[in-house]
Amino acid sequence: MSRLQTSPDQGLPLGIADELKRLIHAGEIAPGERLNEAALALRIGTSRGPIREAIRILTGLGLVTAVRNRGVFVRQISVREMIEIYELRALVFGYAAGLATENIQEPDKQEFERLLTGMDSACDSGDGDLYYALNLQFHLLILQLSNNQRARQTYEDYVKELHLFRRRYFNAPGNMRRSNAEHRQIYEAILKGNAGRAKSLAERHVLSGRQRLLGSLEQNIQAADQA
Amino acid sequence: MSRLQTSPDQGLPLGIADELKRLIHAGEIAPGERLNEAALALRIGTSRGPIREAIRILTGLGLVTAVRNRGVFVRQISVREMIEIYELRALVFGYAAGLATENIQEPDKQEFERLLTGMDSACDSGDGDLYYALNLQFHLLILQLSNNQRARQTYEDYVKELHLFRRRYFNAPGNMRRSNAEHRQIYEAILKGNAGRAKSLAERHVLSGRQRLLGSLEQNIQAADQA
DNA sequence: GCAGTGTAAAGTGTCAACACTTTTGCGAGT
DNA sequence: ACTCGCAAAAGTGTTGACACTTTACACTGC
Repeated sequence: MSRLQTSPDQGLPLGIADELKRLIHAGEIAPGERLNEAALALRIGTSRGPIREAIRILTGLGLVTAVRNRGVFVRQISVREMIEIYELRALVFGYAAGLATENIQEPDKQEFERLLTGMDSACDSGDGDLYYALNLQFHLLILQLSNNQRARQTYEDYVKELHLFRRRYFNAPGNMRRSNAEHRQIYEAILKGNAGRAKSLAERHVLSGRQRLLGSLEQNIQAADQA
Repeated sequence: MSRLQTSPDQGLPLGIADELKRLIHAGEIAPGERLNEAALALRIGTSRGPIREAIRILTGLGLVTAVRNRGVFVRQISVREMIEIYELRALVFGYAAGLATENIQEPDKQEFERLLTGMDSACDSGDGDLYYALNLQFHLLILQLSNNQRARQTYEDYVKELHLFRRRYFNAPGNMRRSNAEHRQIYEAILKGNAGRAKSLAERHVLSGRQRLLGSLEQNIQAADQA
């Protein structure tokens, strides 16, 4: 009865943990919500043992917090934490952009062009989801070019973790355009081999994203106050 | 029979996980070694269930790697991984040192002085363990002054993770002196409020540490080849 | 003596039952 | 009507048993 097609077979708990991660990052289990062992066991089609082990993996990952005799809850991220994580994310992204100037090859340039024009057209058509996907690829490409696997993993973790903050943060079209303009600047600095400029532009790009998020957050709060 | 005094009671698996972490970081369980569930259960005085859950927490933390039907093994870190982690550690330390220029207060200055003179006398007496302890405090104080809790946590994790590389990396007295000279320079840059200089000195300090480690590593390899 | 094979031991994977804690909700007393 | 307390229900914590896989080892045949 198991619906675990992910991760062929590295062990049941590992597979369940992946499934739970997916559910959490997809927002099907909301931050603050409790994970019910029996219900999950029934849903996955196993007993509670493997479920508990999978949940422990998530606690190790910091995705959930456990409270004795009361269960585990999907982690909620405070504004302060969000700010701090963005700070580190900017740092890593800047680091990677600096190194990308040394490691970029011809095929990478074509990929950059493809992503940038793709994001432009996503702006035109107002397709936020597409923009988001391409934006992520753009960032990961730069991380890839850092030649530091660990940095890449860390960056991905930060992105996923920030998802826990507010799932849908609305991408206003204006924000998307400004964001992509910054992308172009970063790419050009990388092309020119200007590591210092690429680094500082990349850092500022992430911090600008944080500001945009904080801005839309404030708007939401005001809207909520009016209602 | 339980000898778990750590973490009063946040749940048995959590306590066991802490104990296992201690054992691993203290080197009592060597990298590459397998964790035997039954043996651990006997040792801690519980059944295998909680042990398994504790082990899953460690897999989530990345401290051990699980192989289906064969058990979990304490993670081994390759030279490449070590290099990559040092890179990120340097980044975070530099970031913190830059911010420390803004956040340092009078009591912190006294603490810095205490640590620096302490490390000097540790050099004189050739007390590597003492130097190591004070050195860690010095670094953590700077991380504290970054006012970024997450950065502090990340840095601590890096340090612990690097322990998995080679447990005893010998602190030659010469290395200790050079290292502490760098500490002084960093502190002085922080005192003067020169954020840029503090940042780059801090980054270079960590990377120098990496070079010192790589150097002593090479010596060990040569020594091993001779034998 | 050596390679290959089969079997026993060791160890992990899973499960169902039971113990304990927290929460919920009903009912009695004021 | 409101509060306090008790009891049932829901849920987590732990355990021992059993199934399956891997590993170690002795035995057989060459």
